[in-house]
Amino acid sequence: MSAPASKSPATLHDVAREAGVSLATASRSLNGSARKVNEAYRQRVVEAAQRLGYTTNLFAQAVAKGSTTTVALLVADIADPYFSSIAAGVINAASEEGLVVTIAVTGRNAQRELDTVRALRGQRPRVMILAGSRTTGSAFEEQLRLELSSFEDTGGKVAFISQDAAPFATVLLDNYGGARDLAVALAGLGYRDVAVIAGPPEIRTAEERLDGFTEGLAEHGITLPPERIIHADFTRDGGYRGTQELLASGASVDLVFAVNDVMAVGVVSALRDAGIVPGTGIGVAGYDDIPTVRDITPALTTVRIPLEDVGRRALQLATGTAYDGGTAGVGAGPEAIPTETIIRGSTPRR
Amino acid sequence: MSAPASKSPATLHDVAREAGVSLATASRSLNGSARKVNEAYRQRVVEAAQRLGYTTNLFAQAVAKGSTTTVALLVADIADPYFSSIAAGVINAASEEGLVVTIAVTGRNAQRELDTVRALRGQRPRVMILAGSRTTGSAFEEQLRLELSSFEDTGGKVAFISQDAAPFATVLLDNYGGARDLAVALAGLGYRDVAVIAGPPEIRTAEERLDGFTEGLAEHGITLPPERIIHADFTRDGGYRGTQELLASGASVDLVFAVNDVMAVGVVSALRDAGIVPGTGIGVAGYDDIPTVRDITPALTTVRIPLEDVGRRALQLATGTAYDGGTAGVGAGPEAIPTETIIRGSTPRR
DNA sequence: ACTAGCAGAGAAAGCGCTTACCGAAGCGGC
DNA sequence: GCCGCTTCGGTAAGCGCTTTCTCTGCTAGT
Repeated sequence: MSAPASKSPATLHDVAREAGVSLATASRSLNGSARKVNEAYRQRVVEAAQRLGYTTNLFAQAVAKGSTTTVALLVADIADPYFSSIAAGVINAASEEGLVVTIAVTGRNAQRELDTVRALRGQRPRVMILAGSRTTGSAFEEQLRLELSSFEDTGGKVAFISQDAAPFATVLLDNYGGARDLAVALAGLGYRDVAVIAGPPEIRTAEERLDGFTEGLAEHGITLPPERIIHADFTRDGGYRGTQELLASGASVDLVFAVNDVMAVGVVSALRDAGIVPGTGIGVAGYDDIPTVRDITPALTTVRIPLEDVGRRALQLATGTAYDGGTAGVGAGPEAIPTETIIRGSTPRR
Repeated sequence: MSAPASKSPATLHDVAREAGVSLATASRSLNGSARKVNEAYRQRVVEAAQRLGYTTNLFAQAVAKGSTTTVALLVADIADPYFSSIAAGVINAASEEGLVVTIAVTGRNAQRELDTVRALRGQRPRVMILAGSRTTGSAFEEQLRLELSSFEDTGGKVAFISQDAAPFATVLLDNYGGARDLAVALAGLGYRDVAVIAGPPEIRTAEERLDGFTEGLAEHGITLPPERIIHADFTRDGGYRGTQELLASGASVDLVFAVNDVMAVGVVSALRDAGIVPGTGIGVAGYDDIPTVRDITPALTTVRIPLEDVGRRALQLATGTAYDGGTAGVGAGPEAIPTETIIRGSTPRR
């Protein structure tokens, strides 16, 4: 029943004693300090550290140095492939730079998002990356901006993913353009009677896609009547229910565009459950190109985003390691990530 | 071009001054210290903190207290739905306890796993959770165990997910039993000529599933000849290629079991590309019940694991907050998470 | 009225690390 | 052969916080 008698981890002090050198020398030997250390000493310190199983206490190091090696990543839902792909990119890029990633989940709840940002500040992360933020129109928008500005004022960097959130750095996903291109391509395939399963109106990413799609249709003289726009939850079930609603309305459509793939999967499922074979009577398209959509039947037409790159890019933007040299000044950033329309079986030529 | 003159974040010192109290009082006012503080003072401190936008520096707190609020989670691949679901569970459970989660990705690389564990120790996490560890048979196994034991000796807790890794705490997934039950169910449906797309032999989870499945078949008098066991990568493409290999061998099978769903999706795809309609000529089954498999055609027969619960459970096991009261002693743990066989369209009765 | 006792604020000693700063050697130049 | 310079260990002062301990100022008991 007694707690296991646990010695505490070795400290730098222990290492110094073991190696028979001073604290300072030990410290200098272990982190590539600017000052040189006699190689023989260094060797001894390194060996002593090894023998003792010593690892630098990052916290202590952080307080001494006044700066950390932490990156904070906020996502709406880590189990959603959109976000987990982004996370993968961030984590990989971070580990290349010796940074450690802390992930928090906001569940698309603005209050929780704000709370989380506040809590995360306690970690004094170097960088804070927000994906799937609900900044728009929320009552919390202003507070969030203030919080983030204050974070930047105290030396942090913030990067947003997807939505332009000036004055903060942004990896801009061209949701508008991607959706417009998709609409143009689909119109080119002969689709005319279109419905959209849109996301919640306060998610900007969703709205941008809707707007872009509308614009693309308009270029082909197709109008999207308001009653053909159904707002639903940004989930598979949201797509499913939105589709049921659409079908119940009796509208006759030849194409359903869901503003993300997760919803589109729900659309396909709902159509099928209603006895409609997607891709024959009604075309279906999504957005994101998550892995699943290649594997469902019919494979889904969608817009590809290089999600992992996006995550990686966000980190680099914030740490100033952006790859394409050039104009990485303060206001760098909102240079959009290219997007690609992918036509698959779910939208055959009509 | 000049760096933005950034003031550093407010410190407790600033707050104390602003509130006109001592450092000690400020500290006590802000964290529910054991000692009481005059309510009027406390109020003043809290307000001052608010005014200054102060958040406790967790690092400094950690070094002063000698303990952190960090949980380290190692997964093989965060973009894999299996792991991202587990991660979601861990993160949610952690945030309920005020803990912060750091995620690292090992890419199923034993060397990298070891390095990562070492690096993560620098954070002095309270808990380290390993999912998809490649402990088995790897040359690094012993080193990893040593590293983890030493971590526990210095006050940390480690929890493994899935594979029993005594002496460490484990959320045991009954891979063996789940696969056996599945085999029994499938045999009951009339399948006889079975092939298995197995995982890499050094991943224990994969082997357990293979063994359990074999056992289940044996109970029905079905033997699984070695040449019907194809080892492949634990990915969709692994499943795809494994299936190609199987088909090329000319074996006549009526069922393919892939030891996880991600691979099973590849199996379905490969069969289809070979002109075989999965579920008619050949049945397909997977394991995990990731969301995707409900949505492909035919929907996949699989074994469900409550992945989010598993993650949550792992954290609770390690922090000692396990829910089912009872025997949460030191050696608690390897009480398996229940598993459920789910028969879907991919394995109709023959 | 006087002392015992306690509540609670503040001073100060760390926590494990980094990094000026100091001072002892070792070196070459004249 | 002496002096100034460089090189490089060590000493000690923090970093921002917690917590023990001291000490003041009450309340209360007789």
